Amino acid sequence: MDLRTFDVPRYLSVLPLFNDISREHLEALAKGCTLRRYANGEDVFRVGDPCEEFHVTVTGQIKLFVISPAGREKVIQLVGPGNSFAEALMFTGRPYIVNAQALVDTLLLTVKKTALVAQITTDPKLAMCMLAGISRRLHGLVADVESYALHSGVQRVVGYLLRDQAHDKNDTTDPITVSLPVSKATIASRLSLTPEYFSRVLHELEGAGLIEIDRRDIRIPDAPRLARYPVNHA
Amino acid sequence: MDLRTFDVPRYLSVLPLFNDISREHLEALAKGCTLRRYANGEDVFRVGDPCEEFHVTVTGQIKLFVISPAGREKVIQLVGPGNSFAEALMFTGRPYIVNAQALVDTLLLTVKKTALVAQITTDPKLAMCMLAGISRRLHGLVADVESYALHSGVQRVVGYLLRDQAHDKNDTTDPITVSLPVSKATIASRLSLTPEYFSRVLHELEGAGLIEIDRRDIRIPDAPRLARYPVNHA
DNA sequence: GACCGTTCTTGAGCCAGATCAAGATAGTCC
DNA sequence: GGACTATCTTGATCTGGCTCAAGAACGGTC
Repeated sequence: MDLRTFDVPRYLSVLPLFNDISREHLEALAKGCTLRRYANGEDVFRVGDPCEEFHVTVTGQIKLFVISPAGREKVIQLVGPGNSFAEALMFTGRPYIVNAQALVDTLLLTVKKTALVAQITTDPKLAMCMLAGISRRLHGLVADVESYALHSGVQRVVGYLLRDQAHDKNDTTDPITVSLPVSKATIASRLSLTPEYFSRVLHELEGAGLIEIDRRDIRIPDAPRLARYPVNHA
Repeated sequence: MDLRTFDVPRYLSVLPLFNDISREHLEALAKGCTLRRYANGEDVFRVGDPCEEFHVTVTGQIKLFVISPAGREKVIQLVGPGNSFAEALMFTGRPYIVNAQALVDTLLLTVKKTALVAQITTDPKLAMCMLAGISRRLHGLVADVESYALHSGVQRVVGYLLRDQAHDKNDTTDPITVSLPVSKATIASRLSLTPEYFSRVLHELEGAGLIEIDRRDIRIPDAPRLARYPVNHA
């Protein structure tokens, strides 16, 4: 991807966050954006850094995480292509409260706070978009809290594997394949499990004939049956 | 409190959420507000109800919680006087994803979505206030996730008891008293502990001379020492 | 004061999931 | 191919916090 010819306004327009914003406003917003490549393992920001912008993952994967005093790491969120992060924190006016690191070579679009605020004051629709976007994020965190508190490890793993599947009752039973975007240890941390236990759970599911594991590809022959499994074992 | 003479715009103006909004806008907003008393135990809303407003606890206590398929309850948040809830959910345009219930006799100020959206479109400052408010909420949830994942039960209890204390190093060692706003079982759920274990932790802290328990009043003779305790036992 | 429902405490046992410690597997680089 | 490193798996053991079950300490209410 050539950073010089990248059409920022067009890219912004396809983001869920900005899907109802006029080309005109997006072009103004694009003037406050920068595009930058981060190498595998490179930090985007650390806890305590001042927060004057938010970010969109264009390609690659970003890991948001915290470190306990004891040095243990907890992954709060994994941010893949087309998703943004740190919008909420930007609006609090405080320094970053999580760390962000590229897990692979990653292209980030960074939007300056000043540019965004300027546009918000001239376009109420943009304000509504940002409110909706941050609210969706908050919704996701509530779901996480609920999941940690009320679901077992097995249930959280199954939930993760099926997170993109619409759970209609008339769901097709066509086999699907989920590709883990990052290492199993990272996903385990995202789910608040140890890597060892995550591995055990996956192999327990494989033993029950519910999934087939091939490196980072998980084949799910019958998603509804997998979804039912933890219920029978609650 | 007389519901007829309650000065809604004045009340709104002292909320953190609206502290920078002109009297004029608040008076317009107040037209979309209703004030209502909820009896102890009464539901404000349930999961799945359509969400067309958000709420401010004027007096009393509101419990936000979810119920697992197995019937177990998890308290997501306790909302006391001067704090709002469900703003974020309102902006997603989806039905409620948590339940809200009054834990004591409670007075709620309810703000209609249509009224708020109308004001946001005429006052960008209000949009910024709402963004900041929701972002603070999200910040709190991130702290919760961090806490559940990285802190032990004892650490979460200590953190709860000291949550209002500024943790300066030159903190006074004056004794402070924390009054639990609701039953111990409810607070235990908020901290993702069982009531039994929460009780044990409190009495362990008492045994160590760090707190004194008198019904729902917890006396803390030396807050910094209490804050240090879990570290020595990590 | 005696009764009763609620909240809280205490005891004993148990288990999901963590920890510690080896191995196994698979890239990758020479 | 062989050596290295990172990732993943597997086994054995341990424990923080949960469960189940029983009391104790409140308020209320009559």
